[in-house]
This record gives sequence, C-alpha cells and structure tokens, in this order.
Amino acid sequence: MVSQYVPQDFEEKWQAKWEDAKIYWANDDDKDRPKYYSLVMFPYPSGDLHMGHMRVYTISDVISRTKRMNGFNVLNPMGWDAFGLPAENAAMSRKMHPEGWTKQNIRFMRDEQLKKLGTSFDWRREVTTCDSDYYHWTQWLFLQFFKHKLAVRKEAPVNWCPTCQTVLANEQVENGACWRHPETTVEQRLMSQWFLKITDYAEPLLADLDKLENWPTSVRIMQQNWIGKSEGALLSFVVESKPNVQISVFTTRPDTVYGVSYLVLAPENPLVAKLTTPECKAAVDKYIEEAKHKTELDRMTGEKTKTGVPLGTHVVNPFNGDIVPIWIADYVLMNYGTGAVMGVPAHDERDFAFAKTFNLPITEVISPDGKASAALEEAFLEQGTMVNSGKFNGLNSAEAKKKIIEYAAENKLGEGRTNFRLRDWLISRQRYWGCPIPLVHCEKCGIVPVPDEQLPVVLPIEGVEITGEGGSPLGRMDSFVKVACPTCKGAARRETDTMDTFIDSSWYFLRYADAKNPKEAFANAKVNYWMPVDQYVGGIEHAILHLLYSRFFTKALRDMKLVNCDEPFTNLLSQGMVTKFSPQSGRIEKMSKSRGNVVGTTDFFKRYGADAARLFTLFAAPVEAELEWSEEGAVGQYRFLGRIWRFVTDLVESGILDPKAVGATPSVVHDNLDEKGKSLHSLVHKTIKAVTADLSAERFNFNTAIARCHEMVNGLYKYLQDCGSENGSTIGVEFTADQKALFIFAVKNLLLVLAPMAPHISEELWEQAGFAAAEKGFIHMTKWPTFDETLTFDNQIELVLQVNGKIVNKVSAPRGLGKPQAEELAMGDNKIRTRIGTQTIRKVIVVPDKLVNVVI
RNA sequence: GCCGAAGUGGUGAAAUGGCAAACACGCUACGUUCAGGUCGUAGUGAGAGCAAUCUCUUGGGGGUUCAAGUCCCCCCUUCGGCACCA
Repeated sequence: MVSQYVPQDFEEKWQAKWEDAKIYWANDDDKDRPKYYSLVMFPYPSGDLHMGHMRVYTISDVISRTKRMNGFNVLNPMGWDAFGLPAENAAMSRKMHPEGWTKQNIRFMRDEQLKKLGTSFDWRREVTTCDSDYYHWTQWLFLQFFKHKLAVRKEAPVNWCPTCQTVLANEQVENGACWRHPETTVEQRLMSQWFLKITDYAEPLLADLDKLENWPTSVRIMQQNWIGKSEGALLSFVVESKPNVQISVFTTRPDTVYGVSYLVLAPENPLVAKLTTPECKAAVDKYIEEAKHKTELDRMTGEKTKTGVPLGTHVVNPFNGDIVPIWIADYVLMNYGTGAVMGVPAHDERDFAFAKTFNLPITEVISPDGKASAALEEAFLEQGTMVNSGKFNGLNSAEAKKKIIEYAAENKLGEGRTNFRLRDWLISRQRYWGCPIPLVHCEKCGIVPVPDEQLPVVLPIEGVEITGEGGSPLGRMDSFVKVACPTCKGAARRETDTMDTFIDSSWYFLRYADAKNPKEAFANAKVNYWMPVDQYVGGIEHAILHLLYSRFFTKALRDMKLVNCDEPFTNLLSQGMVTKFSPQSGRIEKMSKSRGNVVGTTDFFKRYGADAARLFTLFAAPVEAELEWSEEGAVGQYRFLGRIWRFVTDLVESGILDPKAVGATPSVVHDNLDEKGKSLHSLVHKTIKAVTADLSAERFNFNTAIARCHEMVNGLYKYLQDCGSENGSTIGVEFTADQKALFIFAVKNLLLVLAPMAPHISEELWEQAGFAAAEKGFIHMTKWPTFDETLTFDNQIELVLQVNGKIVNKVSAPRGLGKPQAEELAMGDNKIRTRIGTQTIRKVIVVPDKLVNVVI
C-alpha cells in the first residue's frame, strides 16, 4: 500500500504538540547558549492575512528555526500593532466597537493563520499595543520624553488630512497626499500640537547609518536623504531703509555671495508685512492669497515655473555693498532654513530661472577657467575659480567657502551652519483609537504630567461616539476630559488627542524582552540581555517611518539609561513583495484585497498544506526580489513533498526505517559502497554543506537551499532505480546492509536540513522513521547536521580544455592534478592538438581541477 | 531633475572573473492505468545538419583580461525612493 501525502492529517497535530511541549519558549537567563533575537515586523490586525503576507513570516520563521537547531537561545516573539484608524472606520461601517473588532481579528489571525503556517513564536510574550498593560508603558515612556524635553508642544504649520480628520506626521505625507488616502490632498494648518524632538538626534541618526553594514543599501540611502544634512552658512543682510532689521538667509554656497542679485522671502514669512512698501502692498497681498491655495496644486502638477512679486524694499549685501531688491516667491519654503534665501542666478538653477523670468541681473562669480564669461547660458553649479568677488578673486571656490564663512564670523555678518531636512515628529492625532497622551491642562499649573502611580490613563471603552467628524471623540466625553489637576487638585482638563500609532511600534521590540512585567516597561537586565535585535525582517515600506522612529527611540532611551545599545536592529532583511495577476487591471500587481488578486491562507492550507506554501514562497524568487504567486509553482512544491513522503514511508514499510534499525545507528562506511552508492553518500554531504551555507545569515539563499534538497531527492530516486526498482518504490527490492545504512543516513540528514523550511513533514517523518525515538525528541530541537568536507569533493573531475578561452574538449581527470600534469594532459588531447595546428603556443593557463586554457 | 535596484530560455530563476541556463513550472514521448489524474523514466535555449558535429546566445555599444552574465565607461528600458530643502 502506497501511503499518500496528506498534510492535513498531521500539520495541526504537530502545531499543538510543539505548543504543549513549549519548545519555542525563549530563556531569559540562559548561560550555556548564545542569544539570538529574531524579529519580524508585527502586523496591524486588519482581519485576514493572505498568502502574500505569509512571505515575511515564513522567512523569519526559517531563520529562527535554523538558529535554534544551531544551538542558539532564540527569541522569536509576535504581537499586534493594534491601534489605528481602520478600527475606527470599521467601527462606523459595521457598528462594532474598535476593541471588539480588533480582538476578533487578532484571534483569527493568530489561531487560524499564523499558527497554521507552522510558525515557531514564543506566544507567552505576545504584545497587543491597544491593551492597557502595554500602553501603560507607552504613556510612561512618553512622560520620560516629556521630562527630558524631547516631547514638546509647539505651534507650527502641520499637515491636516480632511478625510482622516486628523493631523499627520511629515513622513505620512506622500506626494502632497495622505498616506492612507492618495486621493486626498493634505492641507497646511497652523496648529499647536505635540512633537517629539527627533531633530535633536539628526546627527547621530545620520552618522550611525554607517554602523548598519548589514542593512540594505537602499534603506540606508533613503534614511540619509530623509535626514538631509546640508552644510553651509547663515548670512545676514541689513534692510536699507530700516538699518535695525536684518534678514538672515541659509545657504550652502556662501562662496557665491558676491553674485547675489536679490533676496527672496517665503510668502508666509512674518517679515513680509513689515517690509512691504505701500505701493507694493496690493500686489503682495494678492500673491500671498494665491500662494496659499496654489502650493499643493503646484506640487501635484510638477510645474516649476517661477512666480513672485517685489516688496519694494532693498537690502545691502555686506560683502560688496550692492543694494538688491527683496522679493517673495513660493519657491522658498517657510519651514526650511530661515524662510529666506539669497538669489544667485549665475550659480543656482532656480535662481537662474527666476532672474530670467523677472529680468534680474546675473553676475558670474565662479568660473571654470578663472575668466569671466560674457553671458551665461545656464547656471554654473560646479566648483571653480572665484571672479568678481573682491579680495576672494582667484581662490578655488571650495577654499573660498571656508574663507568667506571665517570672514563673516569675524565681522559678525554670519556664521557656519548645518541644516537638516528632517522635521520634528508630530505625534498628536485627533482620533479615538490610539494611546491617550498622559497630560493634564490646568489653568493654574499649566501642562502637568499624569503621575506614574496614576498611569495608565485608560482609553474609555464605554460611551464613546465615533462619528468621523472633526475633533477628537475623547474631547466630547466629559467623564474623560474633566479631571482634578495632579498638582493643585483644582478643576483641569485632560489632553484629548491620542498618540500616533508609530509611537506604539517604536518600542514593542523592547517590551518583548519582558512582555508581562506589570511594574515597569521592561527590566534592565532582560532588555539588555536580548537587545539588540540580531535579525529583523520586514517590508521596505517601513524604510523611513518605522525604522527611523525606532532608531530614534533607541538612542533617546539609551541617553536616559533605559537601554544600553545604540542601534536596535543589527541586521535588516527586506523581503520583496508578492504579486499576482489582477483580473481587474489585467496586470501583475501587488497582492491585495482591493485589487482582487489575493490567495487565501485557509483555502491553500486545506488543499496543499502549510509546508507546500512555505516552500513555494521560499523557492520561487530570491528573498529580496519580487515574487509572483503561481498556483502551478506551489503545486510543484507539493509534489516534491509527496516524493519525499513516498520515499520515506516506503522505507518504513519495507522495514528499513524503524526505530530499532535507526536506533542501532549503523554508520555508513564509504569504502564499502559501490560507485553509485559512494556518489549518493557524497551527495548527502554536499547537500548538508550547501544548505548550511545557503541558510546562513551571510546569504539567506532560501531558493537555492530548496533546489539543493530537490537535487538530493532526485539523487535518491536515481539510486533506487540503480538498485533495481522499476517504479520508484523501495518495496520489494533487496538491499545490502550497507545500502540500508546509506538510506538511513540520507533520510535522516534530508529531514534535518529540510526541517526549518518544511517543519511539519520533517517532524512527522522524523517520528515515523523512528528518529524521534532514537534521538529522543522533536526534530526542531535536534542539532543541525555536520558534513565531512573530504566527501564533498569528487575524486574524478571533469577538466575543461580551452584554446584562446573557447571550449574545445572536456576530459575526465583525477582531482588534485598538478599544473604540469594538467598541461601535459591538454597537450596530449587530439582535439586540442588539431586546434593548435602549427601555431606557436604563447601561454598556458591552468586552473587546478577546473580548466586548461592554451593561448596561441 | 537627483539617488537607488534590476534587465539571462516559453515562464519563475541558477551561476567565489573559469563548462551559461542548476532547480522548478510548462511542454513532448514512453511506462503504469479500462480511462483520466497521480506516479516513474527520458527529452526540452536558438539555428544548421540524416548524423557525428558545428555556429550563435545573458537589454544595446565600447573597454580591461588568457578568460566577462559577473569588472570599468557610455546608452536604452523597467521598477522604487526623493523632489523648488537654498
């Protein structure tokens, strides 16, 4: 009777057994094994994961399982990023409370999806960010930031999404639109909001990117650009008609200061009102009004024609005494630098376009050859020699930059300055389903932090009205708002905004180290034992947002002495996205519900099992590349598992694999085997070697690891045929004792190297074949196999013979042939001799055990 | 515009500067089967040839090298990020 591979018969059985045996529990004080913190980005509990989502969990699980088998004390936790807007939206459309909806989704995703994929999480450490035992400590950490003046309230122009009815962080605005609503243009509003001072850490966040050698280059560069460091100077220009008013500009090119032909202020700059002459007022007011409405539209269309109006006043260039006009123009941004720039048309593309439009003078001050040209065709942006620049003439512009900064500082005209593009992190949200900001507004005492012993400030569950209309729902609840001031006990109001959910996810990896601690966010000893994370796996969409915020949190908490690492994630792996043909668009697109191209997990697991899903996901593309889901491809892996299943169960039925035979552990004697047996024995050692290397952190070549397993299984069937089997079954075939020992050895090692990738079938066959009894335990707790290096090389190799780099012949040769012998072999070869003919041999290249190249 | 990644059979892909196409999907044939499926085996880059065999082939063009898919330069295409940041 041929046994059929039916994964549904045993996958859930093993999931339950692993859980009962607690084999994936990490040990907080293991002194014998090195620690390994394996982390996967925790999901938002949106309700239903599809096969596209499963890729990341599969990858992270394989890494965790491999490390566990290699003797590491592995921490592999999971949790839920459970606060956020979709829960409120679902609440409105389904008339369900956000909490109920979220908890229901978590239950399904954990029990029906992640567990059924065969993941090896330590569920004791599960964290849910919307639970008060978690957000208690989010609030406590916020107060630490507040006490260290890293959480501040300030009035600033902020991004407002009319659809979300809340403000957004800079990082949550994409192409001028809300990250959740690409069709909704974000509005600018001047509001007083809470910010975390991430800009205080701009320099270390940038500098320490160099330490993250094992992060994808693209992520590092994206962060570098986002932080956007510019070095230059702040220069002051005195207003001609008002000598007590100075306009300060930031420039990266102080070396071009002799070429200034005008100054431009941002339309929102408060100086505009003061400096506009009565004659110009009407035009300026009109321009400002237009600019208010134009900015976003302008950005959407990408049009970059220059507009502006003069204010009627002038400034004196302190370097050369030139008197130049002041303009306003919307190409100058209020929230970068000083909201004012000096216009140097000869050496800046934008200034050049502006000067051309308004017919302003273009003065060349840097020249490629040291000679001033008659008229410039376009702005000259490179370094060169100073001209028209008084006493700096003749200097190299890079040199002049330093000299001019020095000169400005000595004469109180300015100073060197570094500017960052990074803005402070706006964290207030006028929404309900988030972590309450633990502060109280008291008329007498001002802003008062909620004392530690009164934490958490509980998010009210009962009596909330979620309407989706303006203002925080919490603000409409008197029972929440009205509170006694912690300091003076007088009547006071609670802060009603909640925190950006990215705060919740900026420290969850720290909480995992001590997930259930009721007394503190995490015990020092535990967090410092586990941190930093050794391997983080997640999507590239978090390249800036989550990864930058988490780095900031780690550095701030380090300075508060709460953790002692500089960087949270030592190694980062960004898996590629999963795509599939979308019948809606007729194109191959990212798998998602809205595109109608999802493959459900439950459905797939029922038909082919979790192991086949895992193998296909790992096999179909390299880990960082895009992966197109294909049913046929997945079925291919299902067939491969069936081949293993039949091979092993037949051996069990033939009595070759049973606990007794396996327990006696007859070791394979290489020299006793026939040629084909030797070659199979070698194949086993080669496979262990190759898979070990492919699964290592240096490679993560899961696709080729599986290909090596395929090759080994093909080799097993081939050998079976050589032994006289006609239909690929071992049943009814006579084997020698040495052959039986070889099969036992081969199957055992195949199951071991396959275990991290296909955990269920490996565990099931491990038991059926008797290895579980012999080795006393689960395959996932068994030590990773070793190999004999000498058996991974063939004794007889194929030597490639070339003439002028072209292959002429391939001959069999013993391994380890010396260079003279190899050369002699080549020269004795008929084809080579014919090819050379009478021509003179100029050179012979010998690559030992590979090739001989004769150059003529 | 600037920055980054990639381009290899019918398809997904593999290849420390040293045999291009491993492995898988698909397809073809044979065996198994009443039949279909499953399963097992063999074949499958393109072109020429009865055949042995020969020629060509890693987006395009140059270069370095005994030897280039791989290294260098230029160009094209696709995808991703940033985008009036002074």
